[in-house]
Amino acid sequence: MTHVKVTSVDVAKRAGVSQSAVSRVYTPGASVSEKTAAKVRKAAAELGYRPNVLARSLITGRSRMIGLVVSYLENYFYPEALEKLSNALQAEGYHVLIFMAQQTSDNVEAVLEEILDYQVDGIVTASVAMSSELAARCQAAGTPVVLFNRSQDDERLSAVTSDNVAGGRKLAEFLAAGGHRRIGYIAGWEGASTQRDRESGFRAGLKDAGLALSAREVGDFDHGKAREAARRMFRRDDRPEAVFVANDHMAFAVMDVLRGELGLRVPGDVSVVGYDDVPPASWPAYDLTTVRQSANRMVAETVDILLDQIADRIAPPRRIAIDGPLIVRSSARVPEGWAA
Amino acid sequence: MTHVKVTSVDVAKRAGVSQSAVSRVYTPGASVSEKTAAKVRKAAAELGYRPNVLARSLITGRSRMIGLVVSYLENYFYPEALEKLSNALQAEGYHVLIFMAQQTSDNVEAVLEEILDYQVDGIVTASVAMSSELAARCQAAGTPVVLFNRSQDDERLSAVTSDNVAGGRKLAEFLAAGGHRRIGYIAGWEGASTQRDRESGFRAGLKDAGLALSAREVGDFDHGKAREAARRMFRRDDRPEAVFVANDHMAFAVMDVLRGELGLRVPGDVSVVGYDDVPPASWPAYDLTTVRQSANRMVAETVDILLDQIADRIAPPRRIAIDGPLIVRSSARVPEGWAA
DNA sequence: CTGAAAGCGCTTACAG
DNA sequence: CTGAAAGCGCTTACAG
Repeated sequence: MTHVKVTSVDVAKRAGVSQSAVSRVYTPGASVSEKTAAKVRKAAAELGYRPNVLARSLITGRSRMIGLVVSYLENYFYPEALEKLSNALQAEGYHVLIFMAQQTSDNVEAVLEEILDYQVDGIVTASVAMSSELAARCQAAGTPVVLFNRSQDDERLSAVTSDNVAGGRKLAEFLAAGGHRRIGYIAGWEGASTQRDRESGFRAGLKDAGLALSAREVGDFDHGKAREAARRMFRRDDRPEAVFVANDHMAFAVMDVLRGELGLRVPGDVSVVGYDDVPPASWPAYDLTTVRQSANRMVAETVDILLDQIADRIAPPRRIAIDGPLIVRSSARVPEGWAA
Repeated sequence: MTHVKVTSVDVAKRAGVSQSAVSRVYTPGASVSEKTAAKVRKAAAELGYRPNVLARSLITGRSRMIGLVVSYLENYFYPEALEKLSNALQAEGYHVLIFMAQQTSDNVEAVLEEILDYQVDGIVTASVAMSSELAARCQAAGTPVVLFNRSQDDERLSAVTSDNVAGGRKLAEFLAAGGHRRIGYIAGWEGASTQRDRESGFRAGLKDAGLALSAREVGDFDHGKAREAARRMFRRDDRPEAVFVANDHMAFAVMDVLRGELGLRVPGDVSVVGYDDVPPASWPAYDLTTVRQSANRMVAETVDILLDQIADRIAPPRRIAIDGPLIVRSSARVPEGWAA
C-alpha cells in the first residue's frame, strides 16, 4: 500500500466545497456554517486528512514549536524540568524541539542559528551560558528567549530562576544555628549565575552569623569532580564540620566519599546540605537537607513569559526569582527548635 | 529595531543573481560556480539571511525532525537515552521534537496524530505502549517508527531493546551460584515487554538451576509502588534471601526500604540485583549489581534503522536485542570465582 | 457564509 | 552553470 498524501484540495473536492472552506474548518474562530463543516469533516475522516502544520506555519508565521537548548541531563533537575515544560507547552498547543549544546559558547551560537532556522516561536535555554549579544540577536529576530535556571545582568533578557541568594542564605543560617563553626563550600561551575548567587547568599548568611568559609573547593556541578573536591576538602586535619554543596547532584557524590571512602558519619561527623531537592534527595540513602527549587513553578513562569511575548512582541522582559523553602532532613544536624 | 524577515529573494537582489542561484548555494550537491556562491554568501552575511527550514520542508517532503514519544523521565535510563539520541541525530542534521504521552493508549493515539501533523521524518517511541495498528498507520503514512526499549510481536515493526531474556537469565545464574534458595522477583509494569522478557529469562534461569520464584510482587516501574512491594515481600517470615527487582530505579527504592525501614543488611541479609545500570547504580550508597543496558548502543542502532528507512522507504523493519554484561557490585553476595 | 486568487519562502525540473 | 516558472500545502484578505 503506497501512501498518497491527502491535502486540503482532496478534501475540498470530495466534500464539494472550496479549499478555503476546508481551511476554515480547521481554523479556530473562522466562520463556517455547521453544514459545511460537517461535509468537510466527513470527507476528511474518509480520506484520513490532517492539516500540514508546516505549511500552515509558512503563512501564519507561527510554527507552534519552542526550541529548548540544554547541555546535560545528568543533574536530575533537568529531566524533571524538561518533562514539565513539555507537558505545559503541549497543553497550550506547543511542542518542544530539543537542541543539545556543549557549554562552549561558539557551540551555543551554532546551535542557536539552527534553532532559528526551524522558525521556532520561542527559545528556552537551560543550563547553558549564552552571551547577551546572542540572546539579543534572537529577540531582534522576533523570537523571545527565556533563560531558565540562569540569569544574566542584561535587563533586556527574561530569566527564571529560584531565589538562589535567599536559598544560600537560608542554608547558612541553618548551619550556623546548628552550632557549626568550620564550614566549607563546594562550588559549582563558576560561569553559572546559580553558582555565584548561591555562594554569595551563603557567604552573606555566614557573615551575619559572625562566620566565614573555612574551606572552598570547586566541583563544577560534575559528579566526578565533586568527589575529588570532597577528598581534597575532607582529608585535611582541619576539615569542616559542615559543608554546603552547590547542588544536590554533587552533594550525593560528596556524601558517598565521606561515608564510603573516608569513613565519616553524616551528620555525626559532617553535616551536608545541598540545593535543588531533586528526587534522590528524599531517598533514605541520602535524605539530604536542601533548598527546594520548584520545577513546577519555574516552568509555569517560563511558559507564562513565553506566551506573553509571543502574543505581544513588545511585552517587556521579566526576571523572576522564586523563593523556595529549606527542606530539613537527616543529612545535617538539626538545630534546637527547627522542625525536621 | 523592528526586524524584517530576510528571504532568498532579498539575497538574490542584493547579490544580483536569481533566487534559484541562492537556493543552490544552500543545497549540498547543487551546481553553482564559486563566483556566484561567493556573491551570494556575501549578500547573505550582510543581510543576516538563513534559509527557512520549514519552507524547504514543504518542497522536499523532509522536515529533518524526528518525533520522540516518551512517557516519563523518572527512570534515569531515559534522560540518558534522550540526551544521546538527540546528540546522535543532531550529528546527522536531524532534531528531536518531544511529545510526552501518558501510558493510556488513546492518549498515545492523539499524540501520534499531532506528531504526524508536524511532518516528522521518523518516530521513536520510548517507554510507551503503542498498538500495532497505530504503528502500522504511521508506517503507511510513510513515517518510519522505531520502538525503543519496547518490543512487540508484530514483525512489521522495528524495535531496539537490550536482550532482556538473556539479562534475566544471567541474574538468575548469578543468584543461584551465590547459594540463594528463596528468591523473589519484583515486577515492572506488566504491559511492558521489558518486564515480561526480564521475568521469563529470570524464571528460565532459575529453573535450570533447579529453583523457582519463592515470592513475586508488582512495582509497575514506579518508585513508590516498589517500596510498597518491598514491604509486602520482606515483612513475611519466609522472606527471600535474594531479590531481582525489574529495573534499577525500583531497586533503589527496595534497598531503601530493606535498610532504612526493615533494618536488613544488603547483601548480608538480602542480596539485591537490578537491571539497566543507570548512573546511581554505581554510586556507593547503592553499589547495585545489575545488567548493563547500553543507551549508547541502543541509540546507535535506533538512528541507524531510522536513517535507513528514511533513505529507503522499503527498507525492511529490524528487531535488535543487544546483549549486555552482568555488572557485579556489592549489593548481592558474590559467588566464589566471580570477579567483583 | 463562501469561493477565487494571491502568496508564505523555498526547491526543482526545464530550457538555454 | 544559470534563470524563469511552477508548485509544495496551506491561510487570508477581498468581493460577493
